[in-house]
Amino acid sequence: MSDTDTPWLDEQEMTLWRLWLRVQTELPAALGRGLAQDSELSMQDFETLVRLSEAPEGRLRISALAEGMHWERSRLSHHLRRMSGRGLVVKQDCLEDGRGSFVELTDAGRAALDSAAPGHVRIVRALFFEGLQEDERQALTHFLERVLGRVQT
Amino acid sequence: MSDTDTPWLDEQEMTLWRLWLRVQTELPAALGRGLAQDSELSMQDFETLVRLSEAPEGRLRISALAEGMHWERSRLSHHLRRMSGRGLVVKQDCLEDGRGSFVELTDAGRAALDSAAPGHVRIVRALFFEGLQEDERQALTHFLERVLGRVQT
DNA sequence: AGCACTTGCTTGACACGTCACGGAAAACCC
DNA sequence: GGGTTTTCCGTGACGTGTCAAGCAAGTGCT
Repeated sequence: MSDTDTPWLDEQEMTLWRLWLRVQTELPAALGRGLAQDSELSMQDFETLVRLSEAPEGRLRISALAEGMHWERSRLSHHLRRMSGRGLVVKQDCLEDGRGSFVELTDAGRAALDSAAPGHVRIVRALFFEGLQEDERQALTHFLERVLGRVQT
Repeated sequence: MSDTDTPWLDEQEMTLWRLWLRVQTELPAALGRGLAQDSELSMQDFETLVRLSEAPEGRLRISALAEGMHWERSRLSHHLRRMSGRGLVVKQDCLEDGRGSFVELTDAGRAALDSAAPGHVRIVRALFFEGLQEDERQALTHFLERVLGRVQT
């Protein structure tokens, strides 16, 4: 395909694209700051704790957790080591499969999640959902699904 | 404000929110892979080179570049050191202000940008803009502006 | 001139993510 | 059962981002 088939972005497209890139960096930063104010948790910690809290008995196989979060295993492994060091989770050997491990929410982990969740939801609502109309929500969902579908390798 | 004032996300909101988080991680990853295939450049390198190429004579004061990119100075400083090590840019002392420095695009930097740009635009179009209607573009722009306005501390 | 303050940029320490690799246990196949 | 392959997870090295601190040069006040 020659370059002439793909013209550079016009002014409006460029505006949207840079806006997207900007929101994509600033929103997580703002959420992270909000979360850090009342909880010692990062977005990644929070997401991990949410997934565990949704699981039966607050525990999951590491590979299942990694798949659910769409994380690489090594990333999760590093992260769990750090979270484990802070007492938010514990690792347990898996009896049925000698290779495998479980991660389980500790009481401290559940407490941290419970105390951080309301504030986090509040800020997500305030920054992202506030004023979002039903038709906008649908359109945005549709757009993101389209993009995600094309991104999947 | 009590917790009852901010209900947890309902099912549709949660779908949208997780979709947003997911696209926000996968799209940059896909763009990065595409860029790396034909250029040795990261998204950050690319963005930096674009900014410099748009400046008169391909050079900018470091603080001006940092402000334009909305980067912290230390981040840019680290990044320029690495890019400079790869020969993509060079730093020059500023004569009018002994504290200041200029960064300038090298021939290699401009060549890398020129060779990477068409493919990058193509993939941005293919993944993000493809099939985006005019009214969708406006709605999305409007939404992102709203979010960004609220994120600004 | 002298002194504090500000500005422009760098540096070092640390947290995080990716990649390539490794070991151990299970599964498969003959 | 023995050997190969696959799966589960951890580790080390490296690039990158943030934060706090620092240095050097300009600015302003007296």
